Amino acid sequence: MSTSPTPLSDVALAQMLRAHGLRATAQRRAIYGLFAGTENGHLSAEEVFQRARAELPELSRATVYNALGELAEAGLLGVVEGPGPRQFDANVSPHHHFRCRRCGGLFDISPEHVDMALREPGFEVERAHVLLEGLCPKCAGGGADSAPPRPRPVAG
Amino acid sequence: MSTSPTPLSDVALAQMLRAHGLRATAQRRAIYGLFAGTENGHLSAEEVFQRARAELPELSRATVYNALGELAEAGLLGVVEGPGPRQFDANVSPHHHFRCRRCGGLFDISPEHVDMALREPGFEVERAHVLLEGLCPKCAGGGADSAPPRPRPVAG
DNA sequence: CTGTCTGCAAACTTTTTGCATATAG
DNA sequence: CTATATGCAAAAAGTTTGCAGACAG
Repeated sequence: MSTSPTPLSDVALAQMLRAHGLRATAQRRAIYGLFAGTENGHLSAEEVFQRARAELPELSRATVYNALGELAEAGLLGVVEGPGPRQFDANVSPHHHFRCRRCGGLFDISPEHVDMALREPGFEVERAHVLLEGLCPKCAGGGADSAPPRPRPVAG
Repeated sequence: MSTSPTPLSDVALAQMLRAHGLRATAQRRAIYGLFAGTENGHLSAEEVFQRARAELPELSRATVYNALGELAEAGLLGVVEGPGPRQFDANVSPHHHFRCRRCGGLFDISPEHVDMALREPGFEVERAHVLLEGLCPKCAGGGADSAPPRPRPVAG
């Protein structure tokens, strides 16, 4: 539950990376290692940069952004979008988040506990943002989008 | 893209604004009028700026950002956070969104249709992001006084 | 009148990009 | 050895801020 330092060896990290089609560079190992050590933790790019630089003083922000983007694309990290900087999440399993508007804290909410969070006196849920991502009927390829719910396209 | 399918009179706009504690300036009327004209539409600050400037060439971005923030805070506009620029939404009633990763389109999904969107062959939902906002147990201040505003990365 | 709002421009934060060099495989 | 990744620095996006003057109420 809490931050259980999951010591993942450099070799193991390298294997993870390669298994997902990424070269196992020192930078990527260090960056991904940060998340392996905070299994439920959320880190912004800047936080990753600061922490990883302790190990790799040469590390640049560009590399951090590149690496995080690649790790996310490879499915090794999740991304939490919202107000403020993007947060990267070691927890890749499907789950939700609760952000406290007062302290700014970001909490993991397991799907089974969403209802609980919505009811539990401890958490005062004021708003719920649900964003689905995928392909719309037009882009999904077919033209066979018989009766889409009632969505209205906007961007281009 | 049509102009203003649902033209709301300047007077009506002014009333809306004042009813929500905002001064009815020409800028705010123009900005909010854009949304009244695209009832289900989503506009970014930049889009608002571009369109509103057609009416008010003097309009500045700062004013647009200020006005949008105030309108959102007043409950006249919703905010959709996600990848890319913040989107403002004239639809204030509780609903969800679907973003197409290919065309970038943002679709409204009414709560009753979420399940449908998740199943409908037209929409290929790949990921669902749920972000709850409110007060965490510590900040909800059940008993002891508030903790200092200290960002808490994680909790479970 | 008075306090709020606006415009301007600059600062700020977060993220991306171009290119020469370094390094994994 | 070759394609990919890195570092650097600068730029691009997106948003916020300070202040003098304008305007709503």
